[in-house]
Amino acid sequence: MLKIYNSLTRAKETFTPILVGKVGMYVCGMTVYDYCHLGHARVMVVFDVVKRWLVAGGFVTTYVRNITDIDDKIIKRAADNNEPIDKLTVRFIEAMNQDAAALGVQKPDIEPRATANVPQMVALIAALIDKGLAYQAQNGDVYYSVHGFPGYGKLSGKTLDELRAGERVEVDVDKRDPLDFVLWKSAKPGEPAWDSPWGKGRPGWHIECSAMSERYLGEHFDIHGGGQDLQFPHHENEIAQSEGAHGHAFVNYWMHNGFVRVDNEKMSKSLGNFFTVREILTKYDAEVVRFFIVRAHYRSPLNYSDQHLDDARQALTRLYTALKTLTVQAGNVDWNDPQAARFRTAMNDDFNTPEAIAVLFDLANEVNRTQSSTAAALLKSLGSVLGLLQRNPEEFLHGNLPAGWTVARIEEMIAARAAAKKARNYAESDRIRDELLAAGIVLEDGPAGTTWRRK
RNA sequence: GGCGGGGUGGCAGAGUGGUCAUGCAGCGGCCUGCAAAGCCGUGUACGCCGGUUCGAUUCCGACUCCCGCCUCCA
Repeated sequence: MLKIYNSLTRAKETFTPILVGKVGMYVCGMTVYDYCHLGHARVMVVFDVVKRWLVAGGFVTTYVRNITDIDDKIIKRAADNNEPIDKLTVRFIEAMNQDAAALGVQKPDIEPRATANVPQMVALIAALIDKGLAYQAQNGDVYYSVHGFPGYGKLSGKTLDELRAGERVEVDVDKRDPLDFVLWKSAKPGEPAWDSPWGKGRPGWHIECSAMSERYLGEHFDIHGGGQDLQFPHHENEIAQSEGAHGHAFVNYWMHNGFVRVDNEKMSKSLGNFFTVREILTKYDAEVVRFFIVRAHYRSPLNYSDQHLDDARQALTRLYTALKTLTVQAGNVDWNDPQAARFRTAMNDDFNTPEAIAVLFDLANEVNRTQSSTAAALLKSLGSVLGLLQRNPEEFLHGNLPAGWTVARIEEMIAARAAAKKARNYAESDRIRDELLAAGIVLEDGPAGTTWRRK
């Protein structure tokens, strides 16, 4: 039985979908004005694992992850680059798709773009105005009126008074309440604009997700995810919009993943301490990065450093090494197997991937001890649930060769070393091994001869 | 200031009221020409102070430190 920690109630709850056997899941995706950094990668990987586990559990899951392709930052970046907005967004959507694919992230079922859903947003705003929950201000912008929604603050655990007491709430003369947030921004010269009953303009950020989730999953759906930083105000505002407009529950389970940190500080664009995915992938195998993310629980902070990535690479190497000598395929899992059952229990406990990975290591140990192909197949099958271990072990272990090295050259040297060994010229055989080691290539002598791997 | 989440062995990172997390690194052994890999073994870990309990890292309270949100951010 799957339990999910629900940010709304701050408790683990037994997961019960609205419709038997079917799950709707919406995750806030990227604003596409720059490359993905590791924080974005974490969201994608975390909810990729959630989706995989729901599917493994027999749920027919519709996973929607949106793309915000109209926004202040996009407009500004396009202007700075002197680049058309749609060219900029297409460029970064492609980059995001490449990064996601490298990390083994499966495509969401639906990836709606904000600019393709503006009529839905306009309709939702109109409904809010009808209900007296939104108003057009002097400056032409349409705002949501937070005091009209009694549940405001229930997700973030804040009250309107507490929020107003916060020192950093900006005073804006056009708003009736400083906490009111914009639903529709009236057009400024040179900016993209859509027609609406309130004049030409463009949607605010929060309304996008309310409109797109409704279009693809309905007014009431099961799981809504995103980074912890979106809990307030973004998700709070989504609740206010959707529940305000429809008068009933919006989302049953709110899931928020923890931050990626650098030097114990949140990795973010505003702090400028971020590492892009593509930057990291020049130094580390993408599966190592995925393993690094999955090895921590999704709600915990994740500290990024080269040392931790090195550690992750060593650990993943151990798993692939266990699979090296046996050729097995991932297949259906026999959940009655004790290790599989342990894995399932861990995953059902709010997606406890660190515990699930511990099972993988225990299986690797069993494979190393017994050469059991059953254990190896289970290792590979359970790995696939986490999006790991699906490559040919040799491909992973050989990795990218250092500059100037080829497989042929390495094999030549191994042959030369074997000849030296046969002649009991150990000085020479050790010299060859050291030369390879210096290049980052490790030799391992086994019963079936010498194999090699990247250090 | 308000609200929320944390402090676990050298590092990373789960978890539990009373035998094991797991991985990396270390140490000893087996194996090996020597290594590597693998296997076996190994380390007075649970921020501080009280309380509850036969027994607390795990429950309760105080303290302290860290992080996040309250403004765009995954």
